[in-house]
Amino acid sequence: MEGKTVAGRIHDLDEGLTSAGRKAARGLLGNYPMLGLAPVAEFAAGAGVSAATIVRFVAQLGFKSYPDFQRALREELEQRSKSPLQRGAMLSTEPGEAPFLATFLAQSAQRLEETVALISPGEFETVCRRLSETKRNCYLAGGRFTDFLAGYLEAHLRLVRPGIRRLDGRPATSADQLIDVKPGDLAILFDVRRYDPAMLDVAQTLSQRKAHIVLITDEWLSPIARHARYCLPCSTQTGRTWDANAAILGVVEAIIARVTELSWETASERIGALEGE
Amino acid sequence: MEGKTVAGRIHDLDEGLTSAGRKAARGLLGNYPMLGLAPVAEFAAGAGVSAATIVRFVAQLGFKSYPDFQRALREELEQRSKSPLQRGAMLSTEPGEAPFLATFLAQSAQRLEETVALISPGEFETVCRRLSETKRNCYLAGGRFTDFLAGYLEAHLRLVRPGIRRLDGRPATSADQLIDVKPGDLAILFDVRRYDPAMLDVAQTLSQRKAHIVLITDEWLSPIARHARYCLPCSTQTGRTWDANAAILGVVEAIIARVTELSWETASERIGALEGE
DNA sequence: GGATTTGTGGAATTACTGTTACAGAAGTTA
DNA sequence: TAACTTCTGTAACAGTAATTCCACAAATCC
Repeated sequence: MEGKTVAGRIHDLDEGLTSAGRKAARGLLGNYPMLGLAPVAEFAAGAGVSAATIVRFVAQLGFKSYPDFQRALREELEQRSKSPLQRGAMLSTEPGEAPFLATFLAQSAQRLEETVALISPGEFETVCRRLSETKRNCYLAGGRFTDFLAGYLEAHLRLVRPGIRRLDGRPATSADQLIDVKPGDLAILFDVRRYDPAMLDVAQTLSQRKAHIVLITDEWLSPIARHARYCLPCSTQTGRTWDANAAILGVVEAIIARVTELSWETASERIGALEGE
Repeated sequence: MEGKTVAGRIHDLDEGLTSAGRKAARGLLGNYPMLGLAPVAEFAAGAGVSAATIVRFVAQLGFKSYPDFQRALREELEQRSKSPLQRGAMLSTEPGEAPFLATFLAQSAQRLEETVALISPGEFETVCRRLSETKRNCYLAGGRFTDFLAGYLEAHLRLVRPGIRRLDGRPATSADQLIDVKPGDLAILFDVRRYDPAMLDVAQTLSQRKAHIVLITDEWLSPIARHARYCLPCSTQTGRTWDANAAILGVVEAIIARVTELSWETASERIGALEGE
């Protein structure tokens, strides 16, 4: 009873908590453990519940009073300051069972790390540099489940630079969207397993028009790879019904971050102007 | 005056302190900042002086009351706990040829792992169970940068179960989309920082209609949390221009995977039928 | 060495915080 | 839908902590 951290106790209760109790728990875990060191009223306000609920919450945690609970937090903090453990260490769950979410997210994290090995740093950097040159237009397209990624990337790139075009919808084959493509233009295509034939058509057309294709795909590589100048493969395999695209989003966000950095001069103005609205 | 840390202020005073004042200072710096978070009496005992001296000491430091002093300590602590991420973000930008992608993806992976601590396993399971009950309708909506997450979730849930409705676009306030909402219906809302006022309106309307709101948000919790029955906070902070949503997608994919599992009986048929086409 | 100023701790006071009781709302079950 | 149970917030209450006051001690200055 005494050896457990407060965060550990919260995880133990888990289902035993009521709706408002969870809000309290979330608030505390959200900025741990500072909120718990504040007076009850402040804790309550920060968690969006009443003071009474906070008191009941700490009682459920097994403390006989709120000051008692705070003492535990302080001692815990003292403990930690002696060894350079991080915030995460205090919050980590016990290895007792294998909760679905924890397992799944751990696998997601692993895929992220595998992806590091799959992508050449130089190639990534080159793609980002190309993206921050605003002379050329840049076209984006995705397939059935990856179209959202194209949309996400588009939304951000639009804020950073001009000349972004999105190829929309199913009849992507329709060549009228590609009619303005000039040699040397950039095209970012997303294609993952159950590779989309329509996407391959688009790639072929782009290739004919001498566009430079950036392919973002899974570890088995879409057939588009043959036409791609740059290729960024991501780890997606899950062994379940659906493959997972979180690692791809990670790479997309890395691209956004890097391109924003590289073209900060112009980007900062655009962002200011567009966000201000 | 406001920007300085408490430790810094002590150092500034230094000579100006009286004999007993020094004891207080030494005590506090001895196990900083925990002793300052304790009640005055405890601080006094720990430093070997009287309570009155402690009060005078914090007054000399420039605080107008002891609680005020404690607030400063808490904020300082909060500041410090957030800095490692930001420091990491800053470091990676410095050396020209540093492995930007590797650093960024490692941070993404870390956010994924932090998210595990933020979400209660029981709550996650409950949400998934509710989603696999097909009696109720389920509504989805997202804000500016999170709408694509709603779309991604929608696309998969549609394959798994009927009764999925997406609230689209900007004028989401338009109540006609919500007119059919019945008490007990489920609504999954995405809202991250730069919280969307329109989304809050939607949440309020849904709340009035007794819908059960599942909120997927960042670690600072959208104001919608007040109306939400279930809340799944994700780690998104990057210290850069844009926050990162890969962890949110990770959670979304976990939901998809779990719901698919739970309702495999009916889901497998639907997937077969719809995918075959 | 006595008078004066300054620092300190103990006790009274005050303000505020944590606690509890109660009433209303929400959820659950028949 | 209605009765019952559980939960939650409001508000009054009680307890404790912070603050102030005062007497005493220490150091400093005539």
